Amino acid sequence: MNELQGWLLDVYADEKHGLVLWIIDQDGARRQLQQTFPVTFYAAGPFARLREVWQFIKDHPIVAITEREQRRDLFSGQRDVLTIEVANAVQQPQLFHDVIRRFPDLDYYDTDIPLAIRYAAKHDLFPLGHGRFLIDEANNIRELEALESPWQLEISTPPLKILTIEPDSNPQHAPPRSILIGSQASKIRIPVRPFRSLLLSIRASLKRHDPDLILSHWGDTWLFPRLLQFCNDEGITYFNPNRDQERQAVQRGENSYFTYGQVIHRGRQFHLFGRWHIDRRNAMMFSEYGLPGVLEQARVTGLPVQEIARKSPGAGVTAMQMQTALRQGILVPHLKQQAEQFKSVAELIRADRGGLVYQPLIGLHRNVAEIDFISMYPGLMVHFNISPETVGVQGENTRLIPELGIPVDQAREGLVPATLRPLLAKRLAIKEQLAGLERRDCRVNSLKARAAGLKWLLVVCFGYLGYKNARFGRIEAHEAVTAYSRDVLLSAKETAEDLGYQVLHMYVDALWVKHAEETKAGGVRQLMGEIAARTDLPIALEGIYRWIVFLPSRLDNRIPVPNRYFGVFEDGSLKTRGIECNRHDTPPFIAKTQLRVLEKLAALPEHQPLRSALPDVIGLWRQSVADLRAGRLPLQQLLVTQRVSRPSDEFRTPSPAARALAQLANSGKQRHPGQRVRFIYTRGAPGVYAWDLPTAPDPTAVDTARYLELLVRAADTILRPLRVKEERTRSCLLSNAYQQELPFTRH
DNA sequence: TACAGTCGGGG
DNA sequence: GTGTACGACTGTA
Repeated sequence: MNELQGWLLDVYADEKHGLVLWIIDQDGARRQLQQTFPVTFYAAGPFARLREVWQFIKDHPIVAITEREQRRDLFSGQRDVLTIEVANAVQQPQLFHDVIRRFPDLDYYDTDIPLAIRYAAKHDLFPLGHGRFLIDEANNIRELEALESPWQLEISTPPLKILTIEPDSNPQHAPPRSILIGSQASKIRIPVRPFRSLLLSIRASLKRHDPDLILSHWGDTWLFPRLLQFCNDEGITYFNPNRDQERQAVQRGENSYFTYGQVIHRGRQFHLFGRWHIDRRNAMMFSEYGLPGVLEQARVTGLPVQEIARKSPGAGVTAMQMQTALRQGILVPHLKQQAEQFKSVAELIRADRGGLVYQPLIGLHRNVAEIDFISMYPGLMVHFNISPETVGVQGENTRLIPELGIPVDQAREGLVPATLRPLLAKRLAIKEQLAGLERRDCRVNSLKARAAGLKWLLVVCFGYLGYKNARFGRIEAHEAVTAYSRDVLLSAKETAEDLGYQVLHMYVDALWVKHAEETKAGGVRQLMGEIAARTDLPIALEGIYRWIVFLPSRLDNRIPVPNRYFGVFEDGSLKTRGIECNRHDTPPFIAKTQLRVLEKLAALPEHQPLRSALPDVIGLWRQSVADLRAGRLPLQQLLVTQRVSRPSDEFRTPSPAARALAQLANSGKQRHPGQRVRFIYTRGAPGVYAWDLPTAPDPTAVDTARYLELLVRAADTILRPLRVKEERTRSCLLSNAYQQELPFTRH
């Protein structure tokens, strides 16, 4: 027997060993351990049918132990179930597949829980967690003990070895010529051709550095598939990028899926065993919170690093709920693959009422404070015990949901609040720690990334409550949250008005207020204290704006739109929402000019009227107009980027993006739903030129008039609130005679 | 004018 | 292996 301590890198099932664990031990050695880990799932239904299942399993070649038990279903309470325990975890999916095919009429539970989640729930050991292991001579784990909790703030950090791999171009656009391979110690550049020597170089790098993580650009979609294809074609067997040399890397196919109201495309994936591979270009959230955020999510969700890196945070939330359920002995229902179904009219009307959206007071306001509720929706779920199994349940101790009058059972903490409580607490603790650090402290970046990783888990958990395909979702719980949020925001509004503030705007979890006399930090603190006391929810001061503009609708300038605004905080920093520079389909030069204009306005001395900057501002726009007309702008600056929602042949109207997509398809460049197309507007038919076509667009074909119109619109967004009419803006920007008749005087 | 298609936002 | 629903806006016919 041998004792060792170390960090968990990875867990997976194996035909031979049952469960395989990779750890970094106290001496920095990477070790492969094994463990016996039987896995259980459940069937429920009429007694006679369960008896048939029992008989079926007895005769099945996969070894399993069955037992009759009572377990708790979250919604229907105690149920009689048939417990099926599979000796080797790797065989569980196969056995379940055979059982459900033979007995499709029964209810099943705990059928599709990721192995790492089962492991975390059973042993409290999670990816990157520190533990103590007692092992025998054959590296079998006999005993183990977790030495840290995913919820502690200070984390023990394993000494990870990282190898970065980066081609010199995006393979989707141009074939890379060389690859940069980097480690802590060195950086080397290797030519892509000849391919065999590239393969040998990568193999040598892997041998020399033995990385825990290969962090690549386009490793999923380009490099590794190419390398493997080459090995296949040439009959090469000596290349295996896994640390577990008995395993072959797993490839998963590309897919498109619907989320966040849009279609996302995910390229094929390339997963390794014993070490991780993350393709940062195929891990859609990577740019949001980076490696520290991904690792933080792996810790708290229990999902393997390679999985959580590529998945949406929704998968992480589900994993956390599964862990809670496993720990509390609650059955996890099998997820039926149900097609997206249409909502009934009744459902539509009911679901219609979301978060509170107020009509802002259009125009320019000075000295405005913005107060935000921190993680409001998750906070409400925890505070009011909102969970699918507590909403609508009348018990000894219930609370009524405002407006809806539906009871919420308070007798025991719900599954969703129980899952979120530590997550919320940890994010708040990290934010508190951040507030106490100097801006240049070396811990700041990683703490921020970790907080962002946690934030995204919290953000999506609300959506999951109302999601039909979620395990623990229920529309009434979803509505309860929005009902409470409206109530809380209205109560904050009353509080503000009681203290002499005018409420200019409210939006879901934020309110903008202005004091009748003067909005001052001290007064706002007092207001916040009062709001916090009345609502018992955490709030934060987003900032005090020197000035802020709430924009009207472009189609009717009497109608305010709730989420189009821009403003400048006291420290001179900008905040903009919903305007051209925020949109991903705005050509870069237009977005840049608009931002530069806003920075010019932000730089004005505190009490100077914004109109005094008009000559400078018009000058900036005119410069942009002149650059465009003279053809001085690089064509990249004119690119419009849009995400397409469907294949080329399914477009019913030939929108610019659809025409660009068709051009690409004609030249053999496939774009899938969820991928982006880039194009420039050109004169005449077809009006666009796709950027990634084999030949570069003709610079003289640029549809200058169209870009000028886009510029005028972006200028109008900023200038209209400064009392410059759109026609005036157009003539100021486009007229050659402008210099002679300066319309705005300098002060 | 109706319809089709994309974007934002959370933070 | 995938939050929702919706309004604003633009471009096409």
